[in-house]
Amino acid sequence: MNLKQLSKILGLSQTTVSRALNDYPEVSEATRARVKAAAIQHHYRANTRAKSLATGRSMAIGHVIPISTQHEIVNPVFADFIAGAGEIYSRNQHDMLLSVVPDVDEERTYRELAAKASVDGVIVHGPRPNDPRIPLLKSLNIPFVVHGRASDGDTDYSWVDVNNRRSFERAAAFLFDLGHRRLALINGLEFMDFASRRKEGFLAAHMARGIKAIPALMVTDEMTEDFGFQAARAMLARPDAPTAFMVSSMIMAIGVRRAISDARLNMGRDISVIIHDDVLSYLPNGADIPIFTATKSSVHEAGKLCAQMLLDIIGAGDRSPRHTLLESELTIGQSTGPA
Amino acid sequence: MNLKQLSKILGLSQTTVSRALNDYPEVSEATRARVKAAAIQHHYRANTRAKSLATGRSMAIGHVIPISTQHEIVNPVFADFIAGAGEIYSRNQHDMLLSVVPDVDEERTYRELAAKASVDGVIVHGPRPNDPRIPLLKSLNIPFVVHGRASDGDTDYSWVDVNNRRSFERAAAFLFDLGHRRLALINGLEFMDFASRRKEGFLAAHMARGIKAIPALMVTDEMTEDFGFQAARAMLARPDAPTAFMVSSMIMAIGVRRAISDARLNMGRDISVIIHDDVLSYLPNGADIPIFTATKSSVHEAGKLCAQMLLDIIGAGDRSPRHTLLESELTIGQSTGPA
DNA sequence: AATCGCATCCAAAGCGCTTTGAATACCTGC
DNA sequence: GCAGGTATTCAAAGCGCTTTGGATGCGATT
Repeated sequence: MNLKQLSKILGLSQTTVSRALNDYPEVSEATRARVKAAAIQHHYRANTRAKSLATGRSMAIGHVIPISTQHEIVNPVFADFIAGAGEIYSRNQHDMLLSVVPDVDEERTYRELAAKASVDGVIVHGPRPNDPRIPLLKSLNIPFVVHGRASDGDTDYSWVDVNNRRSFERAAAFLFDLGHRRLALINGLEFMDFASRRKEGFLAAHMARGIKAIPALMVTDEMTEDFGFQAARAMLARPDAPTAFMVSSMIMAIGVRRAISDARLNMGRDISVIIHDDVLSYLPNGADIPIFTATKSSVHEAGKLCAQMLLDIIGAGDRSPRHTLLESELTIGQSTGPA
Repeated sequence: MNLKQLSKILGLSQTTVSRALNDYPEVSEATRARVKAAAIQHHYRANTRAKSLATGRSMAIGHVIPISTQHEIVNPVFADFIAGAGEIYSRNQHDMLLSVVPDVDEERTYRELAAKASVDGVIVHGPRPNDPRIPLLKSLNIPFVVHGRASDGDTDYSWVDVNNRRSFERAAAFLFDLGHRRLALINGLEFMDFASRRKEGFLAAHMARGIKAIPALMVTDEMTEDFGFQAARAMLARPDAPTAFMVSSMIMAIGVRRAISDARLNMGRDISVIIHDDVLSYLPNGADIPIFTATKSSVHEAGKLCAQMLLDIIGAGDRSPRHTLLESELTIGQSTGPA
């Protein structure tokens, strides 16, 4: 069922039918109603390809998911982010186009998306400092929103980010207030922007109190349960073992908790843990009372915000950059206590 | 840069340029080389929309991700599956179209995908017994592959699945061989096909040995860490506490492990655990020696297989159903031992 | 009665590509 | 020197939609 057939059935021109369906004013209400009824009755739905060819808009947003050739990890945060963004897209009749590509091909992928005109805009995931994708997308003149920031002094662009620095600064200060002095930081890969900002916050809190951070207690790697476990175990075995851990993700924290309980210590009493909680739907932080004290910021929400911002930018036609900086919530759970 | 411009630059007709780029034989090698060089030089890439309008093929595969209105959980397995499938798509110049929709709108979404002709085929996620999506897709006459099965006796369709029943049957038998007699099953929601098959396998193993399964030791719910913890804790407190747990996912198993260690028991010595491991990239089962004894089957691989199967079906034009039944590997880790 | 304005509707062009059907040039072999 | 075949190229139609630039009809205005 296409426009031509439908208009023939109705005894109207394609023009009129198209206008009726797209709510143009130059068609009488009577015929509009008639047309819309017929469209529903015959399950008519405009062919996306033809429509976007004619309008020049594809009504689709691209997400490029780079698969790292070195560390083959799919970001666990990804699913919830996508779910959030996707909700917004479908509510606004947009499609989501996912490209999973080896990270070395990423630039080519963006160029192709632009050249093939298959999307109206893109979301950039996992920015790094001075991320080359940003100038690239600017030069391609394609609307985009970055989830996170690329700590790139000069250029301006749209982003949605959590105040990672402040989160970790506050969390560290909270631990200091509880009397802790030897804090450990179990962080993600620090060439990722969010991780480097968290470290900054961690260090800034030390600085503010005149406390020296202990290099051996700051580690960084892929955020797996096993890394959390190994790192925490090694640290707990040291003579200057930390009295509190700050952990960049729930999954790593699960490993940390395992190391703590293996060491026959009691989390929350003998040793404190604060995590960053992305509020992943399949990893809730306890049912009613949070298990972990956490700096909490929903990545699902971030997905929604990114998507909405991008749609707004595209809709406005105005490319001036927008920013949303989310503050995380510091929620007290059972994993922290006085030193 | 479009075909018209490019062909003007080259002094050739659009026909010839198109044919040269698409490797049609009726164009001389000399001009083909010249055309291809110019295409690269001018960053020419055929407009997807125009191309698919002309060819009738969209070169895109749809994935409909239903967001349940009741249990708002994004399947954690999803990210890895998508990554696997996406790899295949991009290798075959296909796009992946994701629709995240409330589950009540799912039918409408499929109808739209078909009517708007925006995809050449779809992957069906998370089938339920007698899943209505299958007859729907058949009636819409759109190629599809199901990840999992819908235990639907009569209709035949293409699927890729793990032998869930056999996996759990073998795992239970393995535990019986170790001398265990009271097995617990901590399962996902049993209206999901995979979960109900696992239960079948669990029960079949009991039947084969003439051992009675204990109803109180079989629970089913959303697969979260917390559910694993609560369920295991409650069971361990019983007079007829199990000596071994079978757990349907790594995440729940982490909760089970926590309950075990809270009870001051030693996993692998005092109590055994076998999990099903989907080999999620961000939840590896230990580094070298597996932590958990597991029935292992990579969901990333399943994603690749589904994608490849669907592309094959589309390419072949032959709609006769294909099936791939994967056997899981039973890998022995440190979480099991004699009763 | 001629003119204007407005509300409705329509034919046809165009979006950027593929593909059909034909034209042209260049070799053969006789 | 010419029919016949092959290799190479092209003009134009068509995919299903939107949109431009009229047409048409009709009541209101002069």
